[in-house]
Amino acid sequence: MKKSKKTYHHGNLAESLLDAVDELATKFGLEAVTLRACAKIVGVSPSSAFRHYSDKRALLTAFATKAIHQLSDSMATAKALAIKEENDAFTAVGLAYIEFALDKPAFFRAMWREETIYTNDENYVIATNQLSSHLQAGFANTIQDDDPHSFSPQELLAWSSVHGLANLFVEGPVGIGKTKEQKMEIAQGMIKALAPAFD
Amino acid sequence: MKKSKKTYHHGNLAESLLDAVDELATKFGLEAVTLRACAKIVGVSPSSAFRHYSDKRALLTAFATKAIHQLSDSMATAKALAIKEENDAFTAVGLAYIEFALDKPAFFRAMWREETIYTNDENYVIATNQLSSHLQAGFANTIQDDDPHSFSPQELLAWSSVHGLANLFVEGPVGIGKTKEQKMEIAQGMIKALAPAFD
DNA sequence: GACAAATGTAAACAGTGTTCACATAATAAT
DNA sequence: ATTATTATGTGAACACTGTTTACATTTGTC
Repeated sequence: MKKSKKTYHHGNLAESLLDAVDELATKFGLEAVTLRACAKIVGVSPSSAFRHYSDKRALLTAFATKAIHQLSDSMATAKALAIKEENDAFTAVGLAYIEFALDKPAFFRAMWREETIYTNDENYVIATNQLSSHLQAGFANTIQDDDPHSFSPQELLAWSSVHGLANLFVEGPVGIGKTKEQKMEIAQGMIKALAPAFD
Repeated sequence: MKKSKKTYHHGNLAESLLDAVDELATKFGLEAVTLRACAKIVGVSPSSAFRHYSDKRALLTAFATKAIHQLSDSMATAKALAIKEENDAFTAVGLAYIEFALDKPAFFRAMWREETIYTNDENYVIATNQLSSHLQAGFANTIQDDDPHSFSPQELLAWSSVHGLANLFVEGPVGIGKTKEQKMEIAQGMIKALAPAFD
């Protein structure tokens, strides 16, 4: 994985910097992610980062985009599994959403940061659209090719509640001192309570 | 409000610094809040802030606490009004929650920042407990004096959905380009869709 | 009035994002 | 093969950040 040969040109600095963000965010939290620390991890001078990202914000945007894709993938496989086992698709997708937040809190935080991300970035927008469509796809009777920004009240309720609980777990006061398993049970309870709204 | 007399001792620096945070957060966003900028606004040297707050984080914690109390107040008055007019209390409280986030996005963001706040701070904890009990109080049949950390699935669903939509509005991709009124209509739709879950 | 406690200050420190002139390597053109 | 061109990495600097420390000033107490 690591290019140990010390070539002057790194090869794929852009990717490696993202890995460094990953490492720092995972180990020490999002606020510990610093351009200089990333450069040091990669073994490169601080200024070189600017050849690949115009900004720290651009780097974080790329990282957030990657994180959203990871979340999308988790949801997609959760949905596929649920369908195969004939379980409720939305429950599976929702739980995957929340589980991702619990497993990778720094990643989840990084995704939703208006002020530290370029929310107009093309790839970021694409990623969020894809994510929301995965959530809508939890509903069997959803028309797929609509405007991705239009949600039915029910679809928005689904996303909001799952997103809200994930946030309350990660940034808020809910579930403090509880294990991951307990939190997932709480999540399951909430989603179950949501069912009557989808009939 | 302002002490124009240039006394060596400011009088109530702690409060004034909070006002400065307010001003900067409102005008330029949370990330623009800097200790030195706050000190400059108040007309005091940067180091003086440390006589009243051990940390920047402590200052932000105090600010978050204040913001939560503001939100609590909004919710309380919204509930009182709804009861007087015989409207649904939860709808009123939920809409107040979301409206606060839309009106004061920087405040709302500041409340939920695990990494920039001392979430164990006594006053902060008290404030969040009070806030959650206000949300629970949206339900007529809620036992008041319980452990504040225990929610019924329905109560948690209520908080999560409202909190989630507020977050998606403020930090996420929902409602981009829409007016506040349109967003509030969307919120109303979501809350209405939630009703079947509360029977 | 003397003394102690509280509060504000100036100067310094390490660390941050960012820029810019420069160095080096990879690639294209001749 | 030897250039010229472009891409990529560097070192030194800049202004700015949070924070500490020794010191200054004010306020309150005996």
